[in-house]
Amino acid sequence: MSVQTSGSLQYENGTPIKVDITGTVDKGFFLAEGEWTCYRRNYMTCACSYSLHPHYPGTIVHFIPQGSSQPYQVYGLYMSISAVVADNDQQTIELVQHTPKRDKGPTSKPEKVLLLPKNSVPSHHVGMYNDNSTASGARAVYQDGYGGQGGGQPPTEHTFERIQFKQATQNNGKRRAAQQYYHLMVELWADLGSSTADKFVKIAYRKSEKMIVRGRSPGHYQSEKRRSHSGGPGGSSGTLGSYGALGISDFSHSGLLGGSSTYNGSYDPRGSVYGTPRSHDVSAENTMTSEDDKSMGHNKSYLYYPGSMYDSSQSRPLEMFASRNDHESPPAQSSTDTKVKSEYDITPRVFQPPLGDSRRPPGPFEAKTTSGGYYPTILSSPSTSLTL
DNA sequence: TACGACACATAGTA
DNA sequence: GTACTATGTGTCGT
Repeated sequence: MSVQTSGSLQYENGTPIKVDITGTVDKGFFLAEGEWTCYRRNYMTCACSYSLHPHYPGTIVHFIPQGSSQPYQVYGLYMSISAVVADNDQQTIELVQHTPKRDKGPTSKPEKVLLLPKNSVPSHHVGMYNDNSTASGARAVYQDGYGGQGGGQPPTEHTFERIQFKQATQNNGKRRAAQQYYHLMVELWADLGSSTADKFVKIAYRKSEKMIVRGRSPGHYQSEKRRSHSGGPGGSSGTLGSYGALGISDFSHSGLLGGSSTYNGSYDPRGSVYGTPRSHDVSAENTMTSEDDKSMGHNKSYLYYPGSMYDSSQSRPLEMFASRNDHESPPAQSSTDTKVKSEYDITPRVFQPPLGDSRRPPGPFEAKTTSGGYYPTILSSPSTSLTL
């Protein structure tokens, strides 16, 4: 799915702006029977960013609502995530964000986070813990485009961590009843200041592929999968990601993204995974390893995606959100699924190549794609990520 | 059946 | 090795 807009953006001089939204779900999802699935109780992380084309830093941006000709100055662009029922966009599903304390700590809803366009300045990902902080925190003025604030420039990407769906999709596991699906949405909001009743107006969003949110423990579904095989050891990596099936990743392209189709095999990787609980040993996992991780610098590593930079390397994110290109072709998977998946369970956390600015090609995805060889890499990594 | 709360297990880190 | 933290998951009650 591509980016949907509810109006248009343009520079002061009238130059129209095309917005690209990128979202990547780094963990929590896996392909089960060909469908993107996650557990309501497990955490997922979603990294999002956007880019403007053309990008003229320092130029005032105006937003013109659909069906109107009245331009409003944009003081800042914010991003947030939400979820909706697949066949009913009006029905939203609440997302909750936990602190590391989980039940003991407060929960909140993912809030809007001020971001600069990816093609503006490089930045790092931020976000980790703050559960809300970022959100309204500093509202910087963006008038000029962005930025403005001296030292503390807003980041160009934000990762929402420890996100869970408030409720599961209906009819999970009931093979006969119609399975309900959700879509994750990455939204881009414009801060129009006081010129409108609502200071924030949603100007664009990108939806992920449809997904199933299971409400019960993995063990409950294990039995269902018959097809599966034994469980191989999959190894999920504990914290990181669990289920990410690598396989998925590949699929992902096709799968989530747009490609639908083709996917054949899939099952829950978990089968394996669960079989053997997290063992990291599994494969080599590693590729990413240490270095990468560390390099990441952030404490919690998850957010950093060095890979991208280096592109090839790392993994491919799962692109749940569609993008237009599918980069690579779907990897083949087929029979091997099983194994593959297992291996893949571990996918890298990397995912989104950082789209850093530099590489910010037109489309968000290409970059990542670069990795021609990601496949291998993927294997190693621990979690999966889906890109939007 | 799904959800919330509690509790335990495991991996990673200090 | 030990303690602590973060997270996945099992279980129970509703």
